[in-house]
Amino acid sequence: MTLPRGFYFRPARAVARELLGCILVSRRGGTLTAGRIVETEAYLGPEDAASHAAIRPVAAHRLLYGDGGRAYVFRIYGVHHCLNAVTGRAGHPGCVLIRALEPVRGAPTMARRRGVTADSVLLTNGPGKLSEALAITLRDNGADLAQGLVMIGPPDAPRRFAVGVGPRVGITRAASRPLRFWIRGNPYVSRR
DNA sequence: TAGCTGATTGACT
DNA sequence: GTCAATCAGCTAA
Repeated sequence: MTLPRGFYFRPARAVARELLGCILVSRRGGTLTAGRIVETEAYLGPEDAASHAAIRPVAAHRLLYGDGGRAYVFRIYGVHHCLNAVTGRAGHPGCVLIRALEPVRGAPTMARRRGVTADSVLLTNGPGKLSEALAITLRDNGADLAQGLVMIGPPDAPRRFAVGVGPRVGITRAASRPLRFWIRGNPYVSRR
């Protein structure tokens, strides 16, 4: 059970907000690991100076300018991976960065990969951390999020939470736009 | 070919 | 609070 591709065929801001509460599933590494999405950031097209559609045109074009519903994975600072969901129809670039998860399946496996205890928020409270916990790498770049080893499914419970909205974290351009969304009060949301 | 930058994290003062 | 690790992909030449 995964989200239909049509879910992603909308502006990044709307997808980012509705991705909260959805379940990210990975079967990389032979073990099922999954987490509830508790924090996202929207990145728009070339008019958004922080978007890779603007600052990494050649590398990101093919994915970001294509149809939504695929994974866009990149390496940052040479050490960590960041997982995005591409949004919008072909010709309408945008993506949503998955910034934090609350583990729901395979926490012991995540703990082994991360080197922390299974009940620690350090498991998945950041984009680089959740990628390591779910064994997501550049191999998953371009993967179809509706089928395959890395997928996103609908919420496993009604959305009964307050959504926080604020500026995006850790970027150097267009840093003040309120395009970051999170589940209020969830301990796995990354602070800063 | 060489040099630079970064949507992060963790260790340290 | 500061700072280094480490590399894909860009830019300049």
